[in-house]
Amino acid sequence: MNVKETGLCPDAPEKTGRRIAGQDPVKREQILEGAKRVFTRLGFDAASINDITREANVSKGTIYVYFANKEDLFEALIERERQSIFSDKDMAFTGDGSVGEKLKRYGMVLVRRTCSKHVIMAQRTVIAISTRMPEMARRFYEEGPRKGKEKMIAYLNAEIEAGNLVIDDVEHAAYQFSELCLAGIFRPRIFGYMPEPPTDEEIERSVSSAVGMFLSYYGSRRERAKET
Amino acid sequence: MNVKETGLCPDAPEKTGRRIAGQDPVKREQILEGAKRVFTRLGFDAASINDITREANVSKGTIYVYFANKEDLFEALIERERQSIFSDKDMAFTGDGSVGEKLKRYGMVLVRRTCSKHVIMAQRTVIAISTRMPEMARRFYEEGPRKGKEKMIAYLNAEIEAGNLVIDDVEHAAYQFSELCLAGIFRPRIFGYMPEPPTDEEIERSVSSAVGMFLSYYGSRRERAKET
Amino acid sequence: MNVKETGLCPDAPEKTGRRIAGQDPVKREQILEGAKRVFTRLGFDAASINDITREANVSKGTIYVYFANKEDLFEALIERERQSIFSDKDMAFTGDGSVGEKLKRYGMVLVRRTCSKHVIMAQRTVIAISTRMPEMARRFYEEGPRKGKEKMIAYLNAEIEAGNLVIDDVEHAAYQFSELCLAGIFRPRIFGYMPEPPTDEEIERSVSSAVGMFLSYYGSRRERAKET
Amino acid sequence: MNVKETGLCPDAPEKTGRRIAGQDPVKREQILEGAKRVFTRLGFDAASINDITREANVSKGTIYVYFANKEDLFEALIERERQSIFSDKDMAFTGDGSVGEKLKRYGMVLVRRTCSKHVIMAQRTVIAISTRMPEMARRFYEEGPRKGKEKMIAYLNAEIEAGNLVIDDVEHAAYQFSELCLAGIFRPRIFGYMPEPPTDEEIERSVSSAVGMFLSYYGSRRERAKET
DNA sequence: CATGAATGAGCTTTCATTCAT
DNA sequence: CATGAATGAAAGCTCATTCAT
Repeated sequence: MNVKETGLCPDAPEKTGRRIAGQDPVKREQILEGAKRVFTRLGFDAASINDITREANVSKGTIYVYFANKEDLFEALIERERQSIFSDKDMAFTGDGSVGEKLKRYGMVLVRRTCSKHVIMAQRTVIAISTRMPEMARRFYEEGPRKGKEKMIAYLNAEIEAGNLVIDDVEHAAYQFSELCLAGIFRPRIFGYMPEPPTDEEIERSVSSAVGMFLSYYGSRRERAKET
Repeated sequence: MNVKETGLCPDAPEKTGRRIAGQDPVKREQILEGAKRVFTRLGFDAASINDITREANVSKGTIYVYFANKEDLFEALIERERQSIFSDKDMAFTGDGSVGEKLKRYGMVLVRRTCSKHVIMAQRTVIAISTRMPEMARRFYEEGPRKGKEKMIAYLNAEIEAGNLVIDDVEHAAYQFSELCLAGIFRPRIFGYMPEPPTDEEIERSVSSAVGMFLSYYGSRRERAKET
Repeated sequence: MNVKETGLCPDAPEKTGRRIAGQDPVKREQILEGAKRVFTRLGFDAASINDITREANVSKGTIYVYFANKEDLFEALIERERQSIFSDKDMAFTGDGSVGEKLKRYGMVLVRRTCSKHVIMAQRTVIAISTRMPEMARRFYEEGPRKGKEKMIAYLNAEIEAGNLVIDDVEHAAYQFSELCLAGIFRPRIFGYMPEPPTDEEIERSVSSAVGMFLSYYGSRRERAKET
Repeated sequence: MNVKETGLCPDAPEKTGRRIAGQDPVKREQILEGAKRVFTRLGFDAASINDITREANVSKGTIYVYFANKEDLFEALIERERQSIFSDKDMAFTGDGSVGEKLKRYGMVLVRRTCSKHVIMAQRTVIAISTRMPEMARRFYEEGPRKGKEKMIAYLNAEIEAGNLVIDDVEHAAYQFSELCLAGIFRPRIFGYMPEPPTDEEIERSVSSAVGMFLSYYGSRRERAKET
């Protein structure tokens, strides 16, 4: 009797049900790209759907085909950004070199990434919305910076095992290393006091100092000897 | 019935004459108090002038007598908050104790203050608005956290003079100490991943570790000996 | 897989040729069925083409092949409903029995039908739209309730001829009988004050009283005598 | 400490609390007048706030100061209309005359009023919305037509007491009389089949017939004798 | 000066309709 | 013919700002 069994959604994500993906991933990407530009330029509230419409070159209706509402679009964007920002690809501790060299390579990437124009913008918008969308901000941190630390913890444990480091609270040590690398950079950046990303030299100086400090405290006698 | 404590008018205005625009500091304070509650609760965009009106118990027109517009009110508020948050009163390095003890006292206050509910909220709103009002955010950081470091720099220089510390880049060292103290606390707090302020024990642990690390790197041989 | 029962095409179209616009009565029916469910549930304005699309299991484009626009679809639906609601099939005055018995049978069907859930809904939607689409509403009444009265008028005339009734204005008498049957039911129903259709007992009570009143006034002396 | 104790609403009905009356009853009236014109011309859905804005000569914001939303405005309007339409003032059974004369006076007013242009429009909009706002429609009927019948029931009881009428189910009889009066008028009117209100002669004819029929059935022997 | 009613631009969101596939 | 993604006008509603009192 029934003609088709598919209840495929016309036009839009079901109001009641869960999202049914807008069919064209290219268009979806196009919207997200536009939204990214607008949201990072203006922040959540100041960005209007019309702005995004213009920037993404799609009609207003189309946006609402792919995303249930402004918040939903924002969430999807932040999710995507989080994944692209905190992908592990170049944060590995592979390759040759001493502990210090490895830490330095890691620190350089960490600072360069975390304080880049785009990532600072992303973090600002997330922080801005965190009071109204706490779960989203929480997820952003947990799945982003938080999880980024796991790899370092694993590495530190390996070096402890190898007798190169002596660390009591490994997790906290990982935090300490990150913050040392970002010292004098991250906070000025996020508040806009440092309008441009740090140069590689600036980063190098900060990271070198961080490595030195870190190893001077956590390096085993053997390792400290090597450093000097 | 009448609201104003007319005696508070500065420069002895004639009792019968009109008051000059925005000259009643009590009313101004009243507005800023309400604005503070609303802005820190909701952020700049989500806060409406009506909310502030309600919270401050003044009429809409009155707000526009004292402040040109919403942004202006916000700026004035942030300025006031900055001053109250980063006042030096309890960030001094006075009193007895070793270098470590002094640093610890300083670090404890720094973390407790910077990560308190209200201050986190304030920082979020500033970061949120920093793209649209860069000068304001810049000023907030410069006159706030930035300047807060001056006192520490002075102190570090004194200890260097006294032969207790050996530091190359004093300013960066000051940053490093702050970030070490805040490691694992500030960023989780600002992103809402850590919803409640840290307990004093948590702060103590972090600051102690920071002090240890700092002195292990920057302490003169003499000083390091004392620590151990 | 293929949906259409191609054998149903009228006028034997070539099997390979294209069908002429709006010529597949099965699809048309399918659309009208869906539209009926949606329009009667929500009314004209609150019903969206998408709702109908979903309910009828056809695409949006298809609807616009068979109907010029939403109003056109609605009109077609109302036309169809009018015909099905006011078809004479069971409103006849055939069969045995006295005048009173025949009137009662007629009245019962009239009330049951006019106050059923679906018919009330249909009438509401027509009344709702009558200001914007007056011609449609007019036609609905004229070809529906109005014409439904013809049969009764014919019957009344027959009874007058037979000397059983004495009626001056037959048309008005027909109206009077209908309204008497519906007294205390139709208006409460259409306004939603009586949310459920009347039970058969309720209908019976009302219709009996109507018949009594009608005959007491219009019955010939002979007929009135029989009633008592 | 607190400056004013009044939490008087700025701008608008509290979002969370109950309505605080827009201060200026004249403006409120002005809005309702405009809304009445627009709603009765177009119905609830087709009427836009902008239309009302134009018709009432107030700004959009002002409407939302006095009414929480479109539905709320509509409800207020219907409530007002109900009260003005069904006010008892001229529906009394006072004055001289026989039962028949009194019934006739009542019936004339009833029909004239119920089938007037404006009242038909009002009833249409209420019926139109009854599915989506059932409580409102219910109230409209209950406090309007329903309650309007109370007075008649009281009158009928008085006449029964006086031995002029013999009625079993007084409530139903009241309904019957109303519907008889409206026979051939109300339904054609509400469906727009009769575009203009009935003339007084038409009303007179219908009501006279209704009175005749009513008394012929419910009149005591004595009363029936008088009629003839 | 203080007030708060009034304003209207601008917001997010919906939906009838079109049209390339 | 059937499809459903895309459109954009128009909807309801909010809120910073003004101004007569």
